[in-house]
Amino acid sequence: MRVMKKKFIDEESGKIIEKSVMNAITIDCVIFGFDEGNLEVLLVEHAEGISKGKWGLPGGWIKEEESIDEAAHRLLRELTGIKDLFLEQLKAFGEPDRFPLGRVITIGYYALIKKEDFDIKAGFTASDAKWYNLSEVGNLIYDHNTIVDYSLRRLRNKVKRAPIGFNLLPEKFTLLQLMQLYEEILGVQLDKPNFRRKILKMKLLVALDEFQSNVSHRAAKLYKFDEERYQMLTRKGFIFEV
Amino acid sequence: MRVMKKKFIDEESGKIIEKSVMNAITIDCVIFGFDEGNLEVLLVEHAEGISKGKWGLPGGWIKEEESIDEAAHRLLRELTGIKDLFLEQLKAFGEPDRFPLGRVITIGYYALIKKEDFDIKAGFTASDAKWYNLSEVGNLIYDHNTIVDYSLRRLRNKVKRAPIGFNLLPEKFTLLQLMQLYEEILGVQLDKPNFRRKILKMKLLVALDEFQSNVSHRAAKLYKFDEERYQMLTRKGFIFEV
DNA sequence: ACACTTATAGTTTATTTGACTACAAGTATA
DNA sequence: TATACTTGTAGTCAAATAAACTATAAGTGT
Repeated sequence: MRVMKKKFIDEESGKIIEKSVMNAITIDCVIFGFDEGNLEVLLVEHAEGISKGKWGLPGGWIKEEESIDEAAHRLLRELTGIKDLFLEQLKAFGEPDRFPLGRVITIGYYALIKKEDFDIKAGFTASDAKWYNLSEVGNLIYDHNTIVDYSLRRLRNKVKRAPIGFNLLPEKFTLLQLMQLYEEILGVQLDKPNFRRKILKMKLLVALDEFQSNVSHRAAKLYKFDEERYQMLTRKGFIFEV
Repeated sequence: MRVMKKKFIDEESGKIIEKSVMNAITIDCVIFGFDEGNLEVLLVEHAEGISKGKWGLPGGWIKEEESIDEAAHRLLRELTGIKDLFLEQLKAFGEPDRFPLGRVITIGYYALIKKEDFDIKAGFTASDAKWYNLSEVGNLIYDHNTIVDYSLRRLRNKVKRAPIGFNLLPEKFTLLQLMQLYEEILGVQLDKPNFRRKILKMKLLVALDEFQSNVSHRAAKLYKFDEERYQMLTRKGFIFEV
């Protein structure tokens, strides 16, 4: 986290003072990935400053001329190289003592990415970045554990009512993969036949003429999500619900 | 909206300059009320500055030592005199041009109040404050229409999945009042017998031994919401849903 | 040929939802 | 006093949905 020095005129004494001033607003982002049935978050190790060596959420500053959403997109692009992903604001976090060196309010975001698209090396400056299984996230810097907890609650709510889970899966996926994604995120067990029927009835998936390969059992059919169809159905009043 | 003058040392030239500096973060709050079957918002008329005479959301600055939530509570207390109300953050709004005199990010909140508790005169400084029927909200200052729209979407979602509607009703209410509240917020028509059964089955309401008075028809039984019971049921896995 | 795993289809029952009917209990007024 | 009118409250019934379960198909590996 960068600290900026600025010169001020003290309003009481009229003297010139130099203060360590925070750029008072930052962005922090919870990036979710899904790998082999596990929900993961991408954390970065801070290279310098008071939080050196500790892990936390990737984040940064908002530039004068960009909107908050644009700033979040830019930060994610700088870190992951991905331009197009699911990204949504959580809310602002602003406990007065959340940041030890001054009053900084942070705006939390969460993103869902397909790990296949992801290349950590693209323009990344922190000393390290790693995927953590959600259950293995330890103590993070500042209030980042709070932000992760909040993002998980939001994800659980949202994934039931909007077809955003697909952002965590490869372009082509099996129905079992999709079901396991829901099981993992929601922390429940689902019934295969029932889940199939429910999802297919929505007509949001396109059945491809392709099948899994290199599996030691009957290969499952591959599907992909039809975004256009979802938009069309939504306009007609369809409401996604798992 | 207050603009603050501050003296700076220009980092390039070294000269003392005076700039109109925004406190870069504000709070704006959408206050919902419910009156005779109508959903309303409380708007204030700005008394001075560039937005003089125009209507907008009540808002203000965050103090150095308070959290964002505390600031929102304080602002609402200053305006309405109410200490205890439903208040929840929406999100941060930060388009670069949302505020004409500089870069200001605002954190939106929405509140639900019982109009019976409300006394507009308590410590209020703006030239005027008025309840507006939601359909009669005209062009507001800055991006306040965006914030109102967003708050309404949030309210509609939330009211279905959490028992927050009661915050808009008097302590004691009839089932029809409750139903009309849902009809108004969700913009749908509901069936009286079915709504009754659904709500009563949840066991969240306490039937009182009191009835409506001064009505020109059969007086309906009064009920009140049992917050404790809701907490208890929630711990046992109950999920509120209308 | 057989065991094993996962995919996929179908059945059955309980629960919920939505639409509707009926009647009760008050007030207003003819 | 009778009647109309309004709202409250109880109950019925068919359709839709959800949950639990059974059965079989289609592959791989031994």
